[in-house]
Amino acid sequence: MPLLPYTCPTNAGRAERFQHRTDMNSAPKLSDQLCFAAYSFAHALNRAYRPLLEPLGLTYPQYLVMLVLWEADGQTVKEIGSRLRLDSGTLTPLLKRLEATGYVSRQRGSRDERQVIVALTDAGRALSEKATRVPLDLGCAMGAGREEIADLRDRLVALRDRLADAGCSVGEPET
Amino acid sequence: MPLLPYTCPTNAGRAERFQHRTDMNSAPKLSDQLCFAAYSFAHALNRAYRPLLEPLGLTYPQYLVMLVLWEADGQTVKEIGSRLRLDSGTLTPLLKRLEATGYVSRQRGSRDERQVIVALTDAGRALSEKATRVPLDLGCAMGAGREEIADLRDRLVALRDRLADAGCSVGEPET
DNA sequence: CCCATATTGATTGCGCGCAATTGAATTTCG
DNA sequence: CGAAATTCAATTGCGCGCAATCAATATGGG
Repeated sequence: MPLLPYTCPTNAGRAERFQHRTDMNSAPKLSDQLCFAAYSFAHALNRAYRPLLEPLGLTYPQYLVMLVLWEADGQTVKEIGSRLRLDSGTLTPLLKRLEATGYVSRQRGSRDERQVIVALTDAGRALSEKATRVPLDLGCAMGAGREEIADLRDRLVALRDRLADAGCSVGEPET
Repeated sequence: MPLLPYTCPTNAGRAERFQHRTDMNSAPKLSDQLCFAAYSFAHALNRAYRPLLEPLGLTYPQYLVMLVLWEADGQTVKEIGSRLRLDSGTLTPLLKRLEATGYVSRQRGSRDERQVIVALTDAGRALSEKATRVPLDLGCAMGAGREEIADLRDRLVALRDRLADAGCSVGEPET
């Protein structure tokens, strides 16, 4: 039994439903692909954020970590990673850079010596004020209404979660 | 005069339209942000593509380059970059890896010695067959209908292009 | 209590992405 | 024609992302 209702046991047979090009016999076209749209949109966002975050001394991923900590101070690397869907291989050096900049502190937990508690410094807390303006400027730049943005966000999150759940079964032979 | 109708000369005054959180005085929330949704969706796509492309010996950005070449063989680095919105700093090493794998050839143009023509090898052309299946499997994994995917794609592309156009003016002082 | 197992974060290696610079070839214009 | 400006690809440096591996700590069963 498939893990998902969306899994296609007979890919060849039902492929037409997901065919986004006119010529069935040629390679898929770049412009037709949702994947490339998402890929290039994400990079465009990163480029748009860069000049806004640079005065704050943050990169975009660092800004995401700060968002997480502004919501709840004093989280473990694991907790931050599960919120952002990043692992320690990405977070450890990133957090060290945030520590070097002076926005967070890192110390081993006393109850469990395996985990590292990441906490905001005064400078890190204070940064929250300046950062408030950032997403507003971006909203302006995109020129999309509040409800359109919310709708798009919800669709993306839904697809992301379905992809993540399906991830382990996609491409595997259907036993 | 602003370059765009979407530029906000008085950010503070019109900010409410782009406020996606209930508490106006606290930092923006991660879960409210379209930006994080796009960011995490793009990474989820990359993770989903990886096991499908690995048997073909491609990474996702390399797959995008192959898509471009399958559409039109024999393009310059500049042309490929403008389609994918990548620069030579990213493409040059990537193309060298594709050349090492044996999917493309790179040679200086005879008419203009500055440019490098990237062409498919026989192996690169042949790969198109196997790659046809990849986006179909992904469509299955996402479990979204043809029209929903097309709609989402168009919205993302529209926002991306608006962001790219606005990029140069966002965050600048309004003289 | 002791050992097998699991969890947590750090480390290494590789491939992007992008800013900034360089060098060579070409175009523009005086 | 020839100098200056422009274009194109390559290079360098840095910061992610992620797979794979490792060491230290915690936990549960015998």
